[in-house]
Amino acid sequence: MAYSNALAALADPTRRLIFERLRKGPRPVGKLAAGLPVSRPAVSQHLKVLKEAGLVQERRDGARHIYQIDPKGLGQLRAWFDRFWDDALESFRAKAEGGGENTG
Amino acid sequence: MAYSNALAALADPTRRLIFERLRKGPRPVGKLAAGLPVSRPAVSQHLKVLKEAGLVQERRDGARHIYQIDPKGLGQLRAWFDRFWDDALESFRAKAEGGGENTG
DNA sequence: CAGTTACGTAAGCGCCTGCTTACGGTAAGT
DNA sequence: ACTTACCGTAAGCAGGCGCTTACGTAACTG
Repeated sequence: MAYSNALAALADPTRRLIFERLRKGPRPVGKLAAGLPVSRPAVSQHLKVLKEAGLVQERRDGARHIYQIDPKGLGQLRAWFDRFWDDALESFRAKAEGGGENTG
Repeated sequence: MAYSNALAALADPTRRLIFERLRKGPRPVGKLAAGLPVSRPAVSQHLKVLKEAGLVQERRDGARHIYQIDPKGLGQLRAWFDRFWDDALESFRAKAEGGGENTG
């Protein structure tokens, strides 16, 4: 259940800000922290969470740590979402037509 | 930013359990609480959060409160996700071809 | 080697959150 | 009217989370 951690990671507003900044491309920690309403160490901690959730990747460029979005984690999350979406719609359709109790 | 609350709501594991149970169709509170590792009042509180996040709808059937997934909230969340996914992929492609700094 | 830049981590703290128990209110059955 | 079923809410509490400050480390510069 990788999407579990990913979902929890994206629940935090600050973490979403960081993640959305990463959407436009790779960034070092300092660049990410600049302009954000929290300190740089806080950003580091958030990046650690995002990394462990499989949402971002880390790369080294000298003294700088470059972070970028991990398409794999994002893909898993999206896959879970799509499946959920399909199931829910199917359930609605079944309700609209026959209407009745399901398995569960 | 409706998806903000929705994301926060789905971050909690118990809330996800409830939400996934709802995926198969409408359920009263008691049915939802049965089998879950928490008490029924806890489920009620979770349902309130899900409702305020636009993820579920409430309906009355006599003394029972029937809950079901709100396709609108789920759709908004999915839309945000899709957009994010597309942007991220585009960024990757741009990186792979030209490679360079972007606006930000 | 000394100084600066860039970053992660540890420690500590306030706040928010999820849980339980207890209670009140509405609907159905007799 | 009494009882039972079903549910939401209030109060209170333990635990987790995010933030800051302080510190240690690696890399680049001169």
